[in-house]
Amino acid sequence: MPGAKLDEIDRMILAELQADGRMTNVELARRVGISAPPCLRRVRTLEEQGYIRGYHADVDPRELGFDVSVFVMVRLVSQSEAELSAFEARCGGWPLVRECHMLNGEVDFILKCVAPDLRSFQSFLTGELTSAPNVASVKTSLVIRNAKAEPGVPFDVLEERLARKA
Amino acid sequence: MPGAKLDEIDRMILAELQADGRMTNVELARRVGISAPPCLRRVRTLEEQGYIRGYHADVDPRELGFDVSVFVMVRLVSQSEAELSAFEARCGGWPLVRECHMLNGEVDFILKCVAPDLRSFQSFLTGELTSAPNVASVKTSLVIRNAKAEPGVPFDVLEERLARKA
DNA sequence: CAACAAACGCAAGAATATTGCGCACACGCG
DNA sequence: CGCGTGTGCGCAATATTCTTGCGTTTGTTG
Repeated sequence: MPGAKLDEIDRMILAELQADGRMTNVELARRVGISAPPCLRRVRTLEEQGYIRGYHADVDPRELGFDVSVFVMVRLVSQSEAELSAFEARCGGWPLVRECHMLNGEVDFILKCVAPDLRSFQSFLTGELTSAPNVASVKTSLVIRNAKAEPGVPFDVLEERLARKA
Repeated sequence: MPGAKLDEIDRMILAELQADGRMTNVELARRVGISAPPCLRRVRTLEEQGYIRGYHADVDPRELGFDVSVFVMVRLVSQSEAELSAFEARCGGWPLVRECHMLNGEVDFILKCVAPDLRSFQSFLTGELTSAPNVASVKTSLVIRNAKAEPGVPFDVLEERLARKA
């Protein structure tokens, strides 16, 4: 079902919308070199087929008083599927946990957390995370600053990738 | 300059646009309970004051053939500001590196990378990253799956935060 | 209590989104 | 070769939305 391939124009559309998700369809059509109606139809198709999962405003956490970002490495006692899912579900219920990735290797999960300040983060850490069932150990790293944050896909490398597949 | 405070409506606007960045201004106005023109004016103000940094389509990497996500922990030889900046700049030039965060603690940087497959990631790893100047050690962790990925701000905790501040 | 500033809603004009339709090109089969 | 057939484009028309100007309300300050 997601097997429909993308042509050059589709990839341009994705790149443009990834860069500016609120771009007008007229402007988008102009940039990719076709008229507005087929452009909009392509966008709708890309959405339906799952290439575009949604659109989001990029809200600055600092402006809202979330001055602290932390990466948290979590090890569990048991790695059974039931326990893994249980931990993921618990993460889903914690607002301060913004991302939860299951990893291979020594660490089972890495979490990306935000908090208004260190105090409230540590309160969350000791009161919720480390005291949760099945959590064996937790290691945290404060984010000092971030030099790059481009969610999404590096369209720069798509051509060579597609070429290699052919 | 970014000192203007937000009222209840502003926070609702941010929450709505964070959830759906392509929402119509008419629909947005309806949801927050005001008419369209002042709603649009508020959005513009939020954009100008930096609360909203931009809008982005959420493009699924897997659909485009980027099946591999990896977290990379990097230690440098020298942590002088010049060297830190140099490494950040280098990350900016690597398309496969999507995020680059400077951390405290043992590890200097954590990178979030994507790649079409393991082979091309390892080629990047050995050919670019570990062979870059000043890189002391690199530790990687494959992402098995991710249970949560909500970039942005947890509006759930904003009320208590603001209350505490008052 | 009057003057003022900030923010709202209404209304009108401009721009955009959305749908229907006809046409051109490419492909496959008789 | 010639003829369906499917895919995708552009044009045109309508619906919806965006955007601006303006009068009014509300809350504040002197």
